Amino acid sequence: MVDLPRWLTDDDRHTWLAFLYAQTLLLEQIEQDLQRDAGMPLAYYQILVILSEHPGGALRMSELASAAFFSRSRLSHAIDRMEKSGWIRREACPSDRRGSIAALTDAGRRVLEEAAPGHVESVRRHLFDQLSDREASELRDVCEKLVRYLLRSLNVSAPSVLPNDYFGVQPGDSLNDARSLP
Amino acid sequence: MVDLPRWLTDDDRHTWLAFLYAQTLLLEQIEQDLQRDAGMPLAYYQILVILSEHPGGALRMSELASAAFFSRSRLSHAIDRMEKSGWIRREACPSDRRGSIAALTDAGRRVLEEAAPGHVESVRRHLFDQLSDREASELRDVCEKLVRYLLRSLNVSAPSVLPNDYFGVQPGDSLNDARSLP
DNA sequence: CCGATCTGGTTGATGCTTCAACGAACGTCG
DNA sequence: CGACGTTCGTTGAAGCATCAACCAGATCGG
Repeated sequence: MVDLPRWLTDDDRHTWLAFLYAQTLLLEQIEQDLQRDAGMPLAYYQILVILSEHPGGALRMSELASAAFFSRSRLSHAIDRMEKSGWIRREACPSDRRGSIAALTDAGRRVLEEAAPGHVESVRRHLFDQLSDREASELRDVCEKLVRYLLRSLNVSAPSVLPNDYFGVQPGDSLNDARSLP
Repeated sequence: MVDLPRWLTDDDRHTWLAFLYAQTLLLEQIEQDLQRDAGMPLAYYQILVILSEHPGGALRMSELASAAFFSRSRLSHAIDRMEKSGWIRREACPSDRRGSIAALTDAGRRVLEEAAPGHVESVRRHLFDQLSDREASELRDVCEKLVRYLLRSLNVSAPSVLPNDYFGVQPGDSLNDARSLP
């Protein structure tokens, strides 16, 4: 006995394609801008941001990985390259001899400060300039709902460092305002 | 004289992060399901879908590239690998001796038919089961608006094969209903 | 017809990600 | 203590994407 596949409705199919294409094209555009202006992919920018927002500009590898939604392996390779660029320095962890700490260097902080204005401008132009306030807020609500679900479904354990407070379980939670580099 | 950078408002920053994380986590989840169940990345699945929806299951490389939002180079490499898997066959183009045509093989069609039900189920579970009808339709509207803008901004020329009719310039355009594999 | 230019597609090098495997340090429990 | 399972981080290989260079065929202007 065979389960007949249940296709999507036309509406849902169009929604899915619209999401897929919007996501593809928007990220492509923003990545291109960032690559051209700052010579780094968005993922690396995010690493720099997370470190810069953390007191001391340093974080255990595994905390950094979960804050950025990176696998340990991906992070390890990425930090390799950023270390070669001089943006990050690895330090030993005093409390756990297995551990390793990624610390922002002065060069890393500088490169982030130089990249940030252009990147913010790019996000504004390609995303927020195209949407009304109402649309932006609808987009936010939908995305936050998805993130809450996906964090439960995918990981089981939510990251403990950064976006923890953004997408807390209880819908009424107060939001974190880490107000530094975007 | 220095332009002070104009940061995003807190609202916009949260919206951007929500979008970024939702997109990352959702795609990661769906890609994982597809990779596990069908042994292919989402991008390759999309290629197979586009071909299967085209009469004859064949398309010029450059049309295929623009329909899938691939660069020529990316497509060429991808078709290399799919040809090795036996899913696609390259044919000469009769009308233009430079040209090359990618044609779905029987094995390619079979692998797509086997992959589709699981993939559709994955999209349904991770996306539509999490949203109300109202939320899905808000998401669609926002994404279609972004796609229309991005097609204009990025490419200048919209793809001529598939999603042409989905995201036409005039908001009132009739939507294409290529009703086959999702 | 001929040279200049443009388009379609491929290629190779390089960059980033994933996957599987691993060693070293930690924690626990007999 | 000592064996066991677990966590931390790294590594190498393989998969996929991007970038720049390139050739062959088409196209256009004299």
